[in-house]
Amino acid sequence: MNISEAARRSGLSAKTIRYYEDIDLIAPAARGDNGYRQYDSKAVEELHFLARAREVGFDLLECRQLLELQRDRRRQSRHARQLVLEKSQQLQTRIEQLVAMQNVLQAMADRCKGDEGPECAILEDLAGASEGEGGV
Amino acid sequence: MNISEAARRSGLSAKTIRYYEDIDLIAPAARGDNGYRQYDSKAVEELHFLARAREVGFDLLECRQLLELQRDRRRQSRHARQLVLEKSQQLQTRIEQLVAMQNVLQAMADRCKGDEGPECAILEDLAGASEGEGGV
DNA sequence: CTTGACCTTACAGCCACGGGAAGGTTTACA
DNA sequence: TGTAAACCTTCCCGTGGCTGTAAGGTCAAG
Repeated sequence: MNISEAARRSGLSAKTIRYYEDIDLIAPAARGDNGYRQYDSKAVEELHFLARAREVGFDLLECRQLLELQRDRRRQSRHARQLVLEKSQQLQTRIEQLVAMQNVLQAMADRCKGDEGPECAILEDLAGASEGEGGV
Repeated sequence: MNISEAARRSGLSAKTIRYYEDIDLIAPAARGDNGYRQYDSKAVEELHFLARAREVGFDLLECRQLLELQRDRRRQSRHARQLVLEKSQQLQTRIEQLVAMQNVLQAMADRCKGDEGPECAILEDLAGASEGEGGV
């Protein structure tokens, strides 16, 4: 099948598939007489694997490692598990950061009247408060 | 004061301050006889404002809008509030995405033995499951 | 025979900077 | 006075993970 069909089936874009080939994440695709890339179901499976790994937050370097494990018959599942737990921890950290940011935003919004006037707790907060300035 | 002192006081890096000037986010700094950028406390306040806005998740386009409001005496606080609420909503969406990803990772890790053997629920999940394949 | 949907490569751009080169200035100290 | 370190300047490249666009070749339908 051609690249757009492989894209449709794998969940990646054709652009992305070419890019993955470019950076040697996947092996160069076979080519037809016309020079078009050809994909079989095995290739599509690998692409789909990558799409899934990206969806759950792995970057391309980690995808490379996961793909190596996937290809290695003598792999040890603890390596995959390690990658997953590390990624989970990274997500946890990031989530906590975002929640903290959101809490600050909510606190700002709560204190701002949000009317037609210029007085604005949000802008005052952004201007002044870094810590210890505007306590209760 | 020179740029590194302004950086220290504002919480931005000198690089970032120059970059903000480059993209016209802030006005070009005054220059001393030697060509060095000079900052007064008013300029530092604006830099600090930007640092705070970035910390809570605003991108540079939004920072531009916030800065306009901050400079405008006839602003309406509802505009700032609107920006904050939109950003909060964006963070909420992103947080939910990350939590969903993390749940998937945790579910994978829970089902993987993580031992010396090659059998690995994680790699099977990444390879196969997209939806409806691996039910209860 | 043309139209449109594919495919190819190659290069630019996105965001928000950071790194580093190559050079000028200032400051501290021997 | 010399010099070394610590500043400062501009400039351009690299990051991640793509997407967009240009300029062309190919293929299937009518």
